[in-house]
Amino acid sequence: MKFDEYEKPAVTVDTVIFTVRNDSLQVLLVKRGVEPFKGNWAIPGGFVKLDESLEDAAKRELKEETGVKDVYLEQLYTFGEIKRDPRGRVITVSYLALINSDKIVLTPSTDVNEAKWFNVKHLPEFGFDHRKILNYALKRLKWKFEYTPVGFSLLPTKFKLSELQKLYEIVFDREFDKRNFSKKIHSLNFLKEVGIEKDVPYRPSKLYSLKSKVPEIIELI
Amino acid sequence: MKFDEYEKPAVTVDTVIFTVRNDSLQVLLVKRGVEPFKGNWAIPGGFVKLDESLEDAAKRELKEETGVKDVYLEQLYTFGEIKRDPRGRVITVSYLALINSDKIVLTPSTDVNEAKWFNVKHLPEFGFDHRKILNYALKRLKWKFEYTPVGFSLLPTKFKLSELQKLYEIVFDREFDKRNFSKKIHSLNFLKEVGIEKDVPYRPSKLYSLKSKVPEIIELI
DNA sequence: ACAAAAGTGTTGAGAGTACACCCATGC
DNA sequence: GCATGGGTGTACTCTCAACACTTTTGT
Repeated sequence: MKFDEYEKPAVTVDTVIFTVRNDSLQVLLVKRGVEPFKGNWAIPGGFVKLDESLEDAAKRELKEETGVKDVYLEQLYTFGEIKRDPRGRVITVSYLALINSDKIVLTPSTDVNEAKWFNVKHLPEFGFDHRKILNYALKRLKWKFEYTPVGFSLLPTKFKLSELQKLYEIVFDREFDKRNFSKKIHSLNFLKEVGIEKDVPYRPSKLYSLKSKVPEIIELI
Repeated sequence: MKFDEYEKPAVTVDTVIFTVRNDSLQVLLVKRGVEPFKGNWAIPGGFVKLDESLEDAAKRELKEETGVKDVYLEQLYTFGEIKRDPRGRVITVSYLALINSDKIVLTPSTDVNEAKWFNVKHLPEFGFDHRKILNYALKRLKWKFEYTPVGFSLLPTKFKLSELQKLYEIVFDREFDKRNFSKKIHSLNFLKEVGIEKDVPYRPSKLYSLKSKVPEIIELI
């Protein structure tokens, strides 16, 4: 087959954007302004331009939706069933993003471009195969939290152990024993003490930050 | 952006096909008959047709190259850098396939379509980013062997424990202790005895096959 | 003194690893 | 009886899970 004569599918990048706010794991969805599935909530995404890589496309979307750059971003899976989009043949490369809620500057919603954070425990109905994509993203998220230090990208640079533990409890939706958690984290030896909490009506906590050299795969939980 | 006006990248599916033969882990490569990289060895693949899913495209290629269907097949990663293919913008969805060497019927090589098995320890030079794809596939392969029962797809339905162990030793390129290996496999409790070896000049081995219900994720090594 | 959260140690169970000898068969 | 691979148990170490009390601070 000649390269230029080949009839091509459309390619989109959809990014499942997670954050942790208000003691819950949340995901950013946008309201569709056009058919199909007009009015339904969907995972934000768009077509890949010819002059940008897949990752750049994901970053561009992310910047447009949340005003945030320099976030954790990783490719998930590529969905390519024939009839997944009623408009025609569309292949979607999905991405996972983690953004620290302190840094979010959501651009104000307009009628055609409404974006909203949803608690992953209370998700709306989706069009396309977005439910499948989201489930996949959730599975990967948990895996990443369990085996790698990605979780730290959702915390400020200086944090307390109890904040880290809380984060893990939210993501895994269960409680951990404070002593065991502390032991585990310290044994991994990638935190450094960087100060102490001030002006709190209880015993001040030590503050930690991540050492610069941390292995990518480690067993965390 | 209107759906039909959008200028689209080309999409290919490349499949890294592994087997174990002659006590080594091998991968199937094809010799490129056209520029660019004419004469170089490459991972087999081709353009995705509009009326086939990504997985179907991978299966079609696999059938064409090896004459085998019903193999283990899984998506790996999608490579989408702008300049990865000198012909133009090409996005490649990579797949991993495992095929039992007993079932291979390689179609005879012609001058334009030469295919050959390479020991993964002695790979040739590649064009494109195929080295990167292969490294990714190797990493995933090991992960899969460690945490899931995929390995069994490379064995006949009835096999000896020592054959299973040998397979693992080849994939991980190290030896395992026979007693510990046996203990581990039996403790997982997904093998059933299905007979006994005949006519061998040594103590006959028990033959096993996989139980029908086996969890997808289990720690094997 | 009280409220709030921080910090810390021990014990038992289970899994992984290291290691060596006897067994069943065909020739 | 010999050559070949098959089959099996024990002891040590390490990690994980369960569990409760004292400390430090601000008010």
